Order: sequence, then structure tokens, then C-alpha cells
Amino acid sequence: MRREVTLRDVAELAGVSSRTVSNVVNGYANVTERTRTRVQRAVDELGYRPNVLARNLAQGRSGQIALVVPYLDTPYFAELLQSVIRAARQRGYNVLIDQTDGDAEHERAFIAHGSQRLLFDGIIFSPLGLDQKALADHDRNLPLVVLGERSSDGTFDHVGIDDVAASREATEHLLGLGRRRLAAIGDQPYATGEAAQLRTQGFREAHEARGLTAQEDLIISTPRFNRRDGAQAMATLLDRAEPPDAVFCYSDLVALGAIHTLVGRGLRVPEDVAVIGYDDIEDGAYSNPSVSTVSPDKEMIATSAVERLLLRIASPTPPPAVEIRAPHQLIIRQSTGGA
Amino acid sequence: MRREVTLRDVAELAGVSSRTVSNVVNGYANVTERTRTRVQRAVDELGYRPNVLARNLAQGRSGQIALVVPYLDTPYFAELLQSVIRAARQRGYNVLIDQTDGDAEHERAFIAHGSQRLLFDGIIFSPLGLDQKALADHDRNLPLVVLGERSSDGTFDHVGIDDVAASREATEHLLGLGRRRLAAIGDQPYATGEAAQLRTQGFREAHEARGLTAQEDLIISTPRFNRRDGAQAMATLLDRAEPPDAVFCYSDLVALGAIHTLVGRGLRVPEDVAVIGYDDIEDGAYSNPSVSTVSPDKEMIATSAVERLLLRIASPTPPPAVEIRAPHQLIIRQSTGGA
DNA sequence: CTACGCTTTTGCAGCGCTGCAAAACAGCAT
DNA sequence: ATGCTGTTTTGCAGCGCTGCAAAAGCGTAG
Repeated sequence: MRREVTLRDVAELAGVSSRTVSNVVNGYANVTERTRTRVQRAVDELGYRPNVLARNLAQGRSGQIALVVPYLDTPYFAELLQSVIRAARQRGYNVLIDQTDGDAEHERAFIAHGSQRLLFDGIIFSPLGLDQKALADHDRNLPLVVLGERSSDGTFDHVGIDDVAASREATEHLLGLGRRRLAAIGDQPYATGEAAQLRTQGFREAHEARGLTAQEDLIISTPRFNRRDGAQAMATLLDRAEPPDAVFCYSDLVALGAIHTLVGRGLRVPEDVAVIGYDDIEDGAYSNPSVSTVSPDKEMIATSAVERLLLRIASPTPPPAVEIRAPHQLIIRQSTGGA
Repeated sequence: MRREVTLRDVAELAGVSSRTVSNVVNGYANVTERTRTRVQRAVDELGYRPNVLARNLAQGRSGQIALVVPYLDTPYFAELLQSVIRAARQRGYNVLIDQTDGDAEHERAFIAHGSQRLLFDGIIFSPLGLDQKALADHDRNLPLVVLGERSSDGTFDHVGIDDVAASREATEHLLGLGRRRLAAIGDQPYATGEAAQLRTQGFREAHEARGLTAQEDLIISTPRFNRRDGAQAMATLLDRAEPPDAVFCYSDLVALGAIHTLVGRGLRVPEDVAVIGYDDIEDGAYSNPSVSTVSPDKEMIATSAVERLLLRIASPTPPPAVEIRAPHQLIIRQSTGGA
């Protein structure tokens, strides 16, 4: 494998200094048209391509950001990832991704900036295993944007939707159908379950707004937000003396799992039990029945997160932390009687 | 933001040369226990972390591999991605991912080594827009492993399952149920549709093995392998005078889309129409009905691809190209009458 | 013809690390 | 002591680029 072409090689051929070639390659302003074309010709002739590593070292930045999520095969994250990559690429950044499996140790290693310096310039982080307190303990030199439901402590930015409001709307929709025995699947009443707790809060508030009371024994906790958990929780509910007539699921996967159980037991959705999910993943739109859901604006979440992170990276002194609320909307499909 | 700790700082504190610190940090052999502990103490005291960029530049490698796939929100790729990341990380490599949307130009840019040199040391590539000919035109200095159904021309490795055999088995399964009007959804009879064509070949072969003939008008082409395409193709089939009694879909997503249409029209799966898919994505296991499928060994595909790529990267002279056949198996679920 | 301000080009140092080969050291035999 | 071998440590150059500040060029004014 022959040696690669360097700036110096181009400089020699073009009869200018290597610094000038650098200027041309990077599109700096003050270069005469004459030199520019001469250099450009040499670049083309030799097939020069800049060495990113060297550039990064000289600049002291890596041009990469990390996206850290609990699970990549969860459609929600896969869809988000896509938007994040697009947004970052547009702004000249590459995306490194990592999956933590919700393992707190793994997550901590990341926000402590891992053992590798300069592998990435900043991090977009969707925590699962870490609670608010552990999160506060991150490396202050590492620009950080957090996704999901944790709120910022002033040292990082936070992007998410208004979970309480969204959950209230979803629940209100079920109540509006005339259902009165509402179940909720996905609560997580422990330290790291903030996301779930906010949804439960919205669930309760919607009841109260109508002068009703949420039935606490119909609020089911699950370890994760996947199909299996949804299927099992639904089975538990159906084995009760008085099963629910509607279910608010904290993710679309949970909803799909729940529907699987319902249909498997010969119940009709939505006639016997109405089901609504959360996340608006593509699967939900094509399942049988299709799944009503809370749809967060993922494109907006991704773009805001990337933009905010890059701003933080570029800023010499840490900018003030912000809370960004992305919009959401309710999408009514067959599982709650939609078209 | 204060200056970061460098090797030299540690060296000074420990009273050794910076080269020795480097030796300790990298776990080289010939270092006495005495110096090792002394250096280690200094490392800990100063909180030294190596600068990956500098190391990479000095070594002339980036420690990163790229995984390029058409779509990230396709469950199959999301699941694969997960395994690739795990396999690469275990071997000390990071994974950069990119999505091409099947755009031929975008794909070409990648295998031509893009405009960025040394951003990654090698590439695992799942082509969609590029045909065999265009693929041959890749940068020979860039270690390349191709996934899917293209076969190697001797300049790169290829990892995939035996598509013809797998498709034959799936079709044979449907024939074994006594069905005789078999449709196939997902053919792509143009240059870049090799994957699809192999599946169609298997579909035909299974018929021939029984002395039957595949009904050509029941072989439907689709632009992609997603739910929408499956749903539409199924609708087309049902509008025919004589609709099929079984369908072989070239992906699970297509199968899910097809089932969506079937159920929407009041037909029963598998009683009226049996459906089998391809890929074994998680969704298929929890849908209603659950979807029978061809299950490729994704873990094995990912591991083989990564291992082979790293071998190619490490090798001073290009190793001979290999074809790696990962195993697959037929999984029978409700959509073809399984439990 | 010189001075001055502006634009364009250059030279050099250095980002932080590792490859290489030489130097220092240690242990042992002569 | 001296030489020899093998181990441990060191020094230096350089990976390919950019930041910085100085140098050169250039047009206009004095």
C-alpha cells in the first residue's frame, strides 16, 4: 500500500506552501483566484484527501458526537437515531453510537467521559439506569444533552416532550370513549423510573379532571417497555375478577404486547378493551389493529438535541442550561376506535 | 477549561520518560514492577487519560469501522447493528454508522472511501442501490466486507445466508400445507435486485422439486421491503379473480403489511391465506397472528463480518476473499398454522 | 521614491502520541 | 575486571494537519 498523498505533496506540485493548500482545501477567504485554481488542479491530479485524524489532532476536536441509548433495536430509538445522524451529518459531525442495555455502570462510564479522551466532542444521552442524582455527577467538561424525562440541574440541556400533559391527553381520550375501568401498564415506582412516573401522574390527573379517581390496582409496573412486558401485564390484568375496559400503555411496544394477549384470548380491540400506546413507532401504524398513540415530534427532538449540543461544544464558556419541550400529538387509530 | 493531562506530565511526576509511561499505559511487556507501579500511581494521581486522536494519528489508524446500511429504522438492520457494535467493541473498535437510504450516489461515495481519509479503517457494507458492477469499483485500499446477497469478485469478503435454499424451504413449507396458489411478494427484477432475485429463484425451485410450476403472475415486485409495499401488493393480489391461498414475503415487514391488508378485508390468516416472512424480526413474534419466517443467524453474521474485516485491516497484504454462509432456520408461527 | 495599509502567502512550532533504534543497565561467564 | 547477552529505559523524529505571527506583495497616497 503506497504512501498517501499529503498536503505537502500537493504544495510541491502546485508550487506553493502547504499552508496555502490547507487554506484552499478549507475554503478560506483570502486566496487569489489564480492560486486557488492552481492548487485545486494539483489536488485533483494527485487525488488528495485530507487526513481527518491529523486535522482533528491539530484542532483538538474529534468532529464526532456520541449518541448513547439503552437499546438500539427498540424502534423508538432506531427512528430517533436516524434523525440524529441526519442532523449531525448536515452540520459536519459524525455520530458514534452506543447501547447501554440500561446498565447503570455502563452509563456512568460514558458520562464520566469514559477512558477515552477526545473520541467525541459531546454526548446525547438517553439514560435509563441512572437516576437524577447519578446524572448530576457527570464530567463538566463534556458537553451533554439529555433526552427523555430527567430534568436538568443546570449543567446540561434537556430535550423531551411534556410527558404529564401527553399522558393526560391519552387518558382523557379513553375516558372520552366512555370507558371507566382504565388500566395503565408501565409504571416504574423506583428512583430511575422518572419517565414512567410522569406518565402515571398524567394518568391520575386526567381522572381527577373529570372528578374520577384512577384505580390504583390497575396501574401495573413493568421492568422494561417491551412487548413481552406488555403481554404479561395484560395477562395479569385479564386474570383479575374485574378486568379493565381500556389500557394506557407507556410505549407502543407494550401496547402491541398487550394487544397480542387480548386477541390471543379472544377479546376484541377496541370493542372489549381499548388500547392506546406511546411513541408512535411505525409498527403501530400497520399492526392489527393499528395502535392509537402519543406521537412525540422525533425529528424536532433530534434536531434540537444536536443543535443544542453543537452550540455547547462551540461555546467557550458553558451556555446556560435549557429545557426544550418538543411538541407531541395524539394519533387515533383502530385500537381506540379510530378509522 | 484547563489543559488536559498528557503523557509528559505523568512522566515528569513519575520521574521517567514519556515513552515509559506510554509503555505502561499500553501494557507492554518489558517494564519492571517497580516502574509500573510508580507510573500507575502518577497516572491515577493526575487522572491521565490517553488522547485517542494523537494515538490514532501516530499509529495511522482510526480504531473505527463504519457500518453502512440502507435504513436504520428497519428492524432487521437495527438488530444487526446491535450485534455489530457489540462484536466490534469487544475487539477494541468503535462503530460509525451511516444510512444511505439506498441512494446509489451516497453508497458509491462511501466505498470510494468518501472524502475523508482515515475516519474509519474498514467498512461493513450492506448495499441496496449499487449493483454488482458498481460494487467492484471500490477503493482497493479500503478493507471491505459486504453483507447480503451480492457475491464477491475477489476483492472483498461477503457474508450472508444461502438465500436460494432458505427461500426454497419457506416455499416448500407452504406447499407442504397443501396450498397450491402461492404468491411471492418482493421480487425486484432489475440490476440491483440480486437479493430478491435469489429468493424468487428459490420460490420457483421449490415448485419444480414437486413437479409444479410457480405461477408467474402471482410474483409481485415491490420497490422496497416495507410494510406499505406489503400491504399494497396484497391488496393487488386480492383484487385478482383468483387470489392466492398462501404468500411468501421477502421480508417480515412485507409480511406484516400483507397480513394487515388480509385482516382488514376480513380474511383469516392462516385459514384463508397462509403467510410466511423473512428476517425473523422481533415484531413478527408478537404480532397478531405471529409470523412464520426464515431466521438468519444475525449474531453469526455480525460476528463473522466484524472478525473478517478486522483480519483484513490487520493484514499487510490483502487476504483472499471469502464467502461466508451463515446458517438460517425456518420458524413456524401462527401465520402458517404453527402454535 | 517612500510610506502606509491591506491582502495574500509563508514558516514554524506543536497537537500528543508511538516506532525505531540506540543507550543504559543487569546478570552472568570468562 | 571484561565481555557478552538479554532486559529495561530513553531520545528523537515524525504522523499530517492547523494556529499564529511574520513576511511578502500590492495598490494608493504623500
